[in-house]
Amino acid sequence: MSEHKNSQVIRDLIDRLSRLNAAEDWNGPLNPSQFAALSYLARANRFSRAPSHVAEYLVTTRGTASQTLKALARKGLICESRSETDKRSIRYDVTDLGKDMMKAPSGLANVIDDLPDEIVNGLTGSLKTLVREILKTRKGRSFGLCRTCAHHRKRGNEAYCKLLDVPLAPADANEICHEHIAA
Amino acid sequence: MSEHKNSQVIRDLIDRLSRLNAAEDWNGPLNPSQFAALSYLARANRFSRAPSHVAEYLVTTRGTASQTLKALARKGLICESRSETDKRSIRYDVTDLGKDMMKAPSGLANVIDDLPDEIVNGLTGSLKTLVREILKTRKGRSFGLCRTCAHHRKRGNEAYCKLLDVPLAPADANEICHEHIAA
DNA sequence: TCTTAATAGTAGCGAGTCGAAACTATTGCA
DNA sequence: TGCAATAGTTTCGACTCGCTACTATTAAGA
Repeated sequence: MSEHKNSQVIRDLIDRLSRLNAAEDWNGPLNPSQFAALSYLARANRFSRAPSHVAEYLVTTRGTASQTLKALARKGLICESRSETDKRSIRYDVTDLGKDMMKAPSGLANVIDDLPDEIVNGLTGSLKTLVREILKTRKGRSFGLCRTCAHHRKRGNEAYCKLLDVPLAPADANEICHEHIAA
Repeated sequence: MSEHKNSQVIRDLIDRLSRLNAAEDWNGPLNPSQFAALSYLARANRFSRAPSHVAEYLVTTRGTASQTLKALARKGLICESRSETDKRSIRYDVTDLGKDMMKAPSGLANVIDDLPDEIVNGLTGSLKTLVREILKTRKGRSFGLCRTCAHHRKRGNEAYCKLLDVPLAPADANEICHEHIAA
């Protein structure tokens, strides 16, 4: 019998796994936070690519996120585009160079790909549950895919968002939205 | 159907989970790395508490680990004790104050404790597999419990380590060892 | 034995993250 | 019109990070 609680073991495994994963990033041109921010921007729809959204997704402050995004822009991986309706807002778009950066191989991904589907599905489900429950206690946003959102509507062939009251391009619906509410 | 690979989803969930977990640490007197180092020292046996062991466990360099340990020592959470047989070596012991620090509640631990045993066991197994496989490709040490090691022997009531050729106290056997090899 | 290589730990560098607080510029509301 | 809320930035100090260079000690080989 182990004298350590299961929760302590799992907490430790997650930390160890993310450190092993992060150690790979350090070898490249991006540090782990920059990589995570770029990865988010590459998967977020046009309503969800502002510094404040990145900050909430990465569980950090707007100040820190701002610096990380400036660093990515300096490296030419993202470019800012200002809004016309709200002059305070900024939206960052991933450049072609930035998209290439996402194709880098990952040791963790390779290991996961070799796992049986059954294990992968179970793991995905468990991790999603953990994230969902923690977000619930923190009152954090879920950042799910647009098309799985309660505000997502079909109007004939066209999809639109009931919350923002705008038509959605097919690409939008398959991306992360900061306004996402589980259907 | 999702256009994102499972491996990408899991990688993202692990990163998000560790960020949510780390965000809690920042509110306390210790940052995530310091907490991780202290947690390791509190669970490692007397053969495994040197700076170089902490460095390998945390997947970082000796230089970085050295600084983190100095910070913990400055705060009175660990204290160094030099070896007599090898004057180069240092072993850090966790003080009572440091042990108290480990009792802090954790949001992630609370969520895990509420999960059904079945899910928890599956998750633990999957995460262990991922860590093991990644360590295999990196040729990293497993840092398992002493008593589950191939070098662990029973001699009557007494346990001893075949590799280091020393008798083991009951406490040693239930702690993490850097020399651990799966039995 | 003497020399050389390996090992253990540290110090300093530059880049960057981290939270926190102070700040500017807009926008929304009453 | 005024005032609060919002979006983003800047600066600060503490710290992590890889890296390189360094000291001290121990081990191995000629």
